Amino acid sequence: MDINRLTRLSEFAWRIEPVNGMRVPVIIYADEALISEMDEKVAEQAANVTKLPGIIGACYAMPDAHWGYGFPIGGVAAFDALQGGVVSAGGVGFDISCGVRTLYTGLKREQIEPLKTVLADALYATVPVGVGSRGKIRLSPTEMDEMLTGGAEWAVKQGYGRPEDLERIEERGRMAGARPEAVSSHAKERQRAEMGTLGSGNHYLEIQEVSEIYDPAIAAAFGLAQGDVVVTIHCGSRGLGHQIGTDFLKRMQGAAAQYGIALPDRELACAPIESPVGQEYLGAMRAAINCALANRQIITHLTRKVFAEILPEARLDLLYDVSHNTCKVEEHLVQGRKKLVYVHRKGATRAFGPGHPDLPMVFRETGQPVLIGGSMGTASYILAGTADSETLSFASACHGAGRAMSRHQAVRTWSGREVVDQLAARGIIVRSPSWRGVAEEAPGAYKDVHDVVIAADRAGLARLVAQVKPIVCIKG
DNA sequence: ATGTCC
Repeated sequence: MDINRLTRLSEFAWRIEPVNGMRVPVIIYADEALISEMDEKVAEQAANVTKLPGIIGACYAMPDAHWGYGFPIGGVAAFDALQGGVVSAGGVGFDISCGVRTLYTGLKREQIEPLKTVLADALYATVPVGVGSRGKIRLSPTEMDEMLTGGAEWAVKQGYGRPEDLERIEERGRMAGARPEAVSSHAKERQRAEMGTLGSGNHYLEIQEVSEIYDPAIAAAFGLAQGDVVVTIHCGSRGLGHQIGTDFLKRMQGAAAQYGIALPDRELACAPIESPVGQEYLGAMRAAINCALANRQIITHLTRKVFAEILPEARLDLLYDVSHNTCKVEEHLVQGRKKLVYVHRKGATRAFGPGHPDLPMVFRETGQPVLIGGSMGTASYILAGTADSETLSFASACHGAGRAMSRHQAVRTWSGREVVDQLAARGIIVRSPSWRGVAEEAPGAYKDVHDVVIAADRAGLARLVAQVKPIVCIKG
């Protein structure tokens, strides 16, 4: 990105002034190196978003932003329904409610080390992974609707997990306002056999070690110490969310024309929040959020079953579960006054700070855990929400390492086998059904997530708490 | 991300 076009606000914040039909500015959080590497299309796409009706404040780009379908990935935009604000399927993304959950094992690295191959094989045999992977669960139409309304709460009632898990899940495990009847039968059919499956791409299940502590006080409050072993699950709403995205992108193209919304890019298809299509999308998207929460809950249950057989002393209590692809109605300060706005976070993690009333008591003083998944074989990070993020970014932070290289280029550069061998030489065990998938996800194909979280911390979006490094990686 | 193109 050409930094000469930007106004520098601070060492970690940049601004594009509103010109040529932009209703509000664009604010990008990054250091000079990250913003120089950032694709020009991030600025272009974020500027396009600011031209949509009812946008509030600014369109924000996180330090890991890269170009996406319509909206940049790593983009945040909030809209006011009372000012003709819109909701956009491209502003949420195809993998609705993709997110990360981390579990404590209560074990140290030394206890895992002799059993890591056994654990890797058992997890790989138990958790279905890969494109089109199917689980053992088959949902009837009635059960599907109950799952889409109940989320992780439904999953726990079915025996997949513990009631105490729910408090440590965004929305306490159940997104209100879901409308299963707004989800196409095609989307439901695609999901029928996909509950409890990991999917592909950058999704993973990892056994990780806490390798660095940056904020001892918050780490202690989160129950994390150097050498602790945790399990992290990164996945989303599988075929259902993808189909909802596809269905509504098409319907929103019609709606935008019908309501006379001038689209700077046809990929920014959207509908007024208060229109029938807008309301149906919100209902369907919330159903997909519940699908993702239930999915991560079932994978948690499968993970616990594996540990119960191999390392029964492992606790596998939940630290937290948070999404990075959603549109949520939230109260935010707008020009000094509290207001309900529709916050799109696409590749941006919700990051509520200390005292936020939606957080469980256990995180009221620290702010919520902000879970940032790294690329395969590299580190992931645990941050904490800050009080500042409210005014900086509608309480949002980054979500992970963006790609530095296309999938095609990665496959030409590495073979899956050599990537697995190189990671094995570093003590990291990878299990995947796809050599090609592993090559596409090679660590070298991604930007360094460390630079991203440092920038997020310095910009004030979230506070860096701990680094975790993989021991075992189950990869789609 | 995705029954990696209806």
